[in-house]
Amino acid sequence: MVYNKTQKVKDKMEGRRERIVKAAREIFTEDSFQNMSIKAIAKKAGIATGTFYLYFTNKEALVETVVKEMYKELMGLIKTERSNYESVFDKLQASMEVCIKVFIREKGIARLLLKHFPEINMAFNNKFTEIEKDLINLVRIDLDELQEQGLIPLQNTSISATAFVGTFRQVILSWLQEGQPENLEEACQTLIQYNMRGLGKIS
Amino acid sequence: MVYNKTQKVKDKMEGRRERIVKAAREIFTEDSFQNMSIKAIAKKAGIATGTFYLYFTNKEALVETVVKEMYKELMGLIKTERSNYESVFDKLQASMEVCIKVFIREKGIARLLLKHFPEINMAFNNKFTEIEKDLINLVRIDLDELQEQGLIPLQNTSISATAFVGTFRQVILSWLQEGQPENLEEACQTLIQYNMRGLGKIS
DNA sequence: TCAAAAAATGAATACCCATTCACTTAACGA
DNA sequence: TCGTTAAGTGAATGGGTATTCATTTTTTGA
Repeated sequence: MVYNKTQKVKDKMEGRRERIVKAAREIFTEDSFQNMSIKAIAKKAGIATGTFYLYFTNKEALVETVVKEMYKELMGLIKTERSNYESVFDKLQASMEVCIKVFIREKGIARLLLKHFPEINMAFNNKFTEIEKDLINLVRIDLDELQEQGLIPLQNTSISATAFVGTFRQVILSWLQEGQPENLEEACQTLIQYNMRGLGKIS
Repeated sequence: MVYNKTQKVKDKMEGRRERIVKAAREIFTEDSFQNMSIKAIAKKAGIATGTFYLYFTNKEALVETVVKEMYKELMGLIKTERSNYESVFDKLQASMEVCIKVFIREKGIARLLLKHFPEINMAFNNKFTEIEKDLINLVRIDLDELQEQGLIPLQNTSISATAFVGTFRQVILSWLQEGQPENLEEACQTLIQYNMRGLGKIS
């Protein structure tokens, strides 16, 4: 005979799953991500290591969940902010500024989304790469539109978009790892200028 | 009593060290970066695994040696090429083109310098690899000079140099991982244009 | 040539973690 | 209430690999 879960149990399990994800987020986001082991995550979530495997098939699935969640949050903020503007240039600029703001507020997100984690496993790096591809593609769509509107000269928008994202990634990584530039928000303005000129913005 | 090594033994040991480095280089630059184990390196170098530790204190020291060697070679080529030009713009452009040429010829070097080494190193410290810092600094020096000569507008050359390197890094990584752009040499021209505009080159 | 010293060897060790599983505790429903 | 089923537990397992060390081989210098 099969027993049905009561609502109470369903709620408890749902809460537990959330606590696991939250614990993982906290650990992945910590400065020293030395022991992002299942044991450590389980401990922080207040469960036994074995229990973890009742909620996730393996570590990879957990990482994917965490990364996707963070990415979704970031994209949500970007979309909201973009809707406040009409011109594609403004939308593009708003996207960058939101990213920087989020990364300043939650360095851990920046670290997790922009860095690649060999500690985890090569397979996971593909997940991060996909996100980066996604970001680049978003920029490319904006650039295509700008090109159509004749607001930037004819160019390989795919390469330009990659370059564009590359400038941000490199500067943010430097900020994360070296603490330079000290003021990332100020640097953002420089970067916007750099990229607008780079794109050949006709003003 | 202490025995002195004869020249013959010194030579043999020196050669052995070189063979270890060579073997490591071959393995590190292979397509499948999976088994870069000491065992595999020792086997390729024709020595026992224990012997490795008579020549290097640990794996980290070996990786550092290999990376430094590759970097030195790359820098040598860049310096030689730069000496053929007078204008800083031309020197800058020549540097980029040499980098791209080397990376096309030896993908393994690109993979190790741009992707794997930062990953490996991350485990030991969170610092940017010295190499990347070095590259950025080289560009910054060029930019400072250009700025002094009034050939580019006033700007934070540190951030511009970081952005500059970031565009290349991102595009080369995409090329390595996604196979896009297909023609990296062509993309290099686009990137040069992007960055020259980004810097605000006065022409 | 030979005993001491150094170099070389590779199986054994040590370590780290993800994952499993025999067992305990809690929930279900007749 | 009680037998059955599901959830939870954490010590044990397994796999991978960097590093060590007891032993063997080679080199040195008298």
